[in-house]
Order: sequence, then C-alpha cells, then structure tokens
Amino acid sequence: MTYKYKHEDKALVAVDCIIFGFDQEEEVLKILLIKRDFKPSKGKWSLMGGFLKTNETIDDAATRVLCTLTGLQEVYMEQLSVFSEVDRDPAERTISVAYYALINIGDHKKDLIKKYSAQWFDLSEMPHLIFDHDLMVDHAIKRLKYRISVQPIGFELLPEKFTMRQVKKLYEAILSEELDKRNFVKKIHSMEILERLDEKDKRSSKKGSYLFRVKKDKYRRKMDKEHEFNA
Amino acid sequence: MTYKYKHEDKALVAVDCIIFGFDQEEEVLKILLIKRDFKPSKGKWSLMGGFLKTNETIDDAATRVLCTLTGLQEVYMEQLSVFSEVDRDPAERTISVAYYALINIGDHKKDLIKKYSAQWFDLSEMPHLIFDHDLMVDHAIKRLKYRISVQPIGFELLPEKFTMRQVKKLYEAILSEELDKRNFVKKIHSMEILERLDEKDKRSSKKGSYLFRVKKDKYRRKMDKEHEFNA
DNA sequence: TCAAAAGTGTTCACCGTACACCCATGG
DNA sequence: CCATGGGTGTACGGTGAACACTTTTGA
Repeated sequence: MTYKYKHEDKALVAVDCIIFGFDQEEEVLKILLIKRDFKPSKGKWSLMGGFLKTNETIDDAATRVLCTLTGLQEVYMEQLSVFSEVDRDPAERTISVAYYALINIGDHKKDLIKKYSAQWFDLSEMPHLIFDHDLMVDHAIKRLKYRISVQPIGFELLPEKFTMRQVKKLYEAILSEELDKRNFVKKIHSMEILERLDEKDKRSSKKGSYLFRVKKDKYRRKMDKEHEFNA
Repeated sequence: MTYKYKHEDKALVAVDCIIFGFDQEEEVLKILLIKRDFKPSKGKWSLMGGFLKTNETIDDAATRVLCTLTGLQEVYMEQLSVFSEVDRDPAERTISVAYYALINIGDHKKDLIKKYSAQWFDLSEMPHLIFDHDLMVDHAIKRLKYRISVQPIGFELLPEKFTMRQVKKLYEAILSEELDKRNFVKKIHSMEILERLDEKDKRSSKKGSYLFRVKKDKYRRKMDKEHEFNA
C-alpha cells in the first residue's frame, strides 16, 4: 500500500558539473564548458548539466552527466550545494545541485568534446555563463582551494606519473599564489602517499626531474580517514 | 517567450531539519523530533520537514519549516547535503535537502511543540527515525563537530548571558570529549568575541561565575571572514 | 662554461597541549 | 572551617614559514 503526497509542488531537479582540468603545457587550471544547443540561452556558454531521472540518485546523475561529456568514470566529484533561486532558469522552475569534478585533462574523449561543442577555458579567461553558473564556479573554486589544503585530492588532476614541479605548479594554479619550493616538497612528502620512481622527466630541464606516482592504497586510506572528520 | 523542458522527470523536493538545542540543566545536547501524524510511517519519530514550494528557495523552505515548529526566525542554519536514494520515501520519489539548525532551547514556542507532538531527545537516547533521517543526523553531528572547531557557532545554542562553564559543557557535549579548563578558556578568549559582564551566576557554585555575552559586531565579522574561506 | 631548473636543511615564531594550585563563598 | 566549583600561567613539542646554495647537464 502506498500513499502519495497530494497537492505538493513538484520541481525539475538538475545537476551541473564544474569540471576542472590541469593543463600541463600552460601550467594553468582549466574548466570545461559547453555551448548550449537548446533553448533557453541557446548558443551561450554553460556548465555541463542534466536532469535527475526517477531511477537514479543525485550522485548518479552527476556521474552520468560527467561521463556523457568526458567518457570518464570513477572520477573524483564532490557535491557543493543546491541552487534554487526561483527564477534561476527562466524556462521553468528548476533547482540544481552543483558538483565539481577533477579529471586528468589528457584522459577525456575528444570526440565527445566536439559533439557537445565543449571547450576548455583558462579560469582567468572564462566567458560569462548562463543562469547562476558563474556563482557555482565561484563556489567550486573556493571549495577546491579549501579541500586541497586539507586533503591530497590534487593528484586527481595529474597523470599517473608526474614531477614535483607539476604538483607545485598545480597547487599554485589552484591557490593562485606562489609557493616556496622547499616547504612545498616537505609538505607533499609528509603526506606519505607518493613513491619516487627511478625515471626522470627531461622535458623541462637538462638535469631532469624525478617522476612520482601515487601509492593508491595509502591514498585511499588517507582520503577515507579525513573524510570521516570533515564530512 | 518561455520554453519548457518537455519529457523531463519531476520530483518532489523536501527539506528536513536537524534541530539542535543545548539543555542547560542536564548539560547535554538535544535534538527536536516530531511524531508524524500523516502517512506513510504515521506515528513514528522523524525530523521536522516540509516540501519546497514553487515560490521559495530551498533556504527559504528550511527557514519556514524551522519557524513552523519553533516559532523562531533568524536562526543559524547550514545546508548539509542532498539525500536522494530512489526509495528513501516509500510513498513517492522525493529528494530531500538536509539542514541543521542551532537554537537557544529556551526560546522556542511550547505550544508549537505540542501541536506537532514534538519532543526533545538526548542524542544518546534518540529513537530510530523514519526513512534516511538517522543518516542525516549522523551527517549533522559530524558537520557540527567540525564547524564548531573552526567557527564560533556554539554561542548560537546558548542564551544571551552565559558562563564559561556552560560554554565548556556545550563544547564537551558536541565533541563528546572532556576538555582542559585552562586551555579551553584560553581558546575561547583568543576568539575575541566575548565580553565579561560584572554580573555573576551563583546557581552552580558558592563563589559564582562571571557571565559573558557575545559581542555581536565582532562575531558577525568573524563569521563572515571565515565563511569566505570555508565556503 | 654558462644558463636553467632540480634538489635539499635550518632557524624561528606561533599554537595546541599537558599540567596544579589558590580563591571565594555558603552552609 | 571546609567542601565545592571558579579562576588562572608556564613549559614543551610540533607545525608552518622564511630563507640560499650546490648540482646537473645540454647547448
């Protein structure tokens, strides 16, 4: 026997994804935007989003939306907040749950990018976005800054093997401030989740710099433990 | 000219409030629960909740729901997370946004409590709640523990004038651990948001202990500044 | 041989924590 | 006068921040 809540208003529920990637050539943080090919606001830049379906959770929806655009699964995502201003979407009452995702920019499928007229933007050169998406991006950046200072999530943005230089440039890009090399290396090592390989990357210097890799098991343990505290 | 998103599923959107209060007699943290008087799960204990209306934001809805049960406005509330398991509400697909609220337990309207068959429960003696409300409460407690260690929100749970003893007991109740008196006082004073009054409260000792009050302006400034960073 | 990036340690200030004694008062 | 809770300061270890020189090697 089931009961229904009569006379209650229903709403469209959407998710929107702030997708971050780290461009290793330019050493800047980028964000993946799409050009909307439907109304309203057709032709304008927007976050990738989608509507919640009845048979999925909101986390599922966010994962699905991200995968649709990037082809990636098993991506680090975090729910930010609900955006629910009454007129945020001029077409119809829609509340949206914002998520941000950290991906290795080299991994995503190029054909999908084309299909959705998507494009990577330098954070400092982003166009204005539709609805309240600019606000969402602001939130995401703040949260990412905070999160990275507390948990080792930055490595989600890097390829499997990376140099300390890359890690440092990544943190600098996210925090938008210069960091001291020695203190930084010390801090990263104190996490105890990296192993140094015997290979060197000689692309950025004649001397070459050591490549590192995340120790997956230690990383997982650390994330789980800290998640407990932070919620 | 408006457009509609045809063929998208709609959902009921609800808010649920974890309402915390600090019982000064028993020096324990309490939570306000209601006995549902409608189906499904009629007669079971539950968080106070309500459905989002088309003309309000989700924050508005949470504020409204809280006010309905307590008569209070201008209350500290924080959004926790969206709960959206497909079958969380057996009656109908409903997603719920959980909020927690901190109120001065002496302030709320007794008649409303009666009207909604509500009751304050000691955290350690809580009954099982309907749906995923137990989960929500867990989240709320974790977040509250974190938040109080970072921002001076504890005073939201106290009356206008309070003693250091009360503050300490409150923190101990939230963190569920004993704190060192001297270190605690030092920490509270280092926030620089309290002023000591000339009055003493003699109820809990013969010597009497000084009463303190929050300096509202400093408090606001501190909250705003820290909010910026934490998001 | 030199330019450019890599790699590496020490010092200091501050903060959180551990810890114990005297004070005031009502009964 | 004594039992009860109130009020207060110091010493230590750990953590984050400032800071400069040597190494490697391709050009």
